[in-house]
Amino acid sequence: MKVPTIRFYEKIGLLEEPPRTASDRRLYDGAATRRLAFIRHARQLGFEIDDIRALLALSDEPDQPCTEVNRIAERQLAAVETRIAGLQALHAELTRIQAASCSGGRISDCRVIEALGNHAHCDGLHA
Amino acid sequence: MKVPTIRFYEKIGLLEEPPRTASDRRLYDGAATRRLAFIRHARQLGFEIDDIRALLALSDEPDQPCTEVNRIAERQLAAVETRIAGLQALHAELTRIQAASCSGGRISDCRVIEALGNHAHCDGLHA
DNA sequence: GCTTGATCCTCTAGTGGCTAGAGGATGCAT
DNA sequence: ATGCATCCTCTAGCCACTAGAGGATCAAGC
Repeated sequence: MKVPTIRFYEKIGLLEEPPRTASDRRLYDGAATRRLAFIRHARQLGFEIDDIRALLALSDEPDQPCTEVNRIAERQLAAVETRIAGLQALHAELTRIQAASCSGGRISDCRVIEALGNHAHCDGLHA
Repeated sequence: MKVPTIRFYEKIGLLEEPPRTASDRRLYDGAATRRLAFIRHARQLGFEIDDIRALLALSDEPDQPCTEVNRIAERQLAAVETRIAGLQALHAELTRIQAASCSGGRISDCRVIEALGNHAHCDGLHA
């Protein structure tokens, strides 16, 4: 995780401003480090900043039920599934286009260019 | 495809400025419309603007061989495959986290929050 | 002819999540 | 004492749009 990213999180209020040394350098204690690890992990899992903000706020209230936490995680799982499905449809069409590959031919006969221009072959992919 | 998007393509030089009516409205002929359809389709397939720019330039030179076209399409296919693989790893981990769902429990015992904070369980996913 | 509502026109600014770079100060090892 | 990595602040840039202001024009219905 790069330094400017941490600055960025601080700026948008995801991370508290840490105390400083005499020469103005930031000092992160164990809690701050854990919070940062939490954020990094959640980002790697594709959670949006706003979701992470909510999750952090929730994790600061240990006595609340974790209904909302589960809701956010479920939503994220569904979003990932949607994205995978979309990409797989994309993959299918790109493969179809590539299958008609015309290596060595001229562009005027190129099936790839033709397929990109002619939407008719895509059965409902982007309907 | 929204109007501002077309303006945007015009601004970045992906689309030529079309002729106008007396009252300054843009007039798109068949060729412009086909070009726009090409761009839209390529975007839906995830091609980046720069790739589309290259593809359009290539399609304007019908006598060139289509080696480069195939190269761009292959690169795009590989990129999609990489993204799918990444998302599937994500999906696996989110599912794992969700499996330990704790609906009704308190946040202090929440496995989701715990899993997000504790990276140790992820076997090499974000290594 | 007149109103109404949709569409178009130009323009600026904002989105998300960083990343890059300038220009300088500090810390740490040799 | 010197070199070099790292930190500091700040602005601006990335991608591919999207939103909205403030106005002009058009086509349809009455």
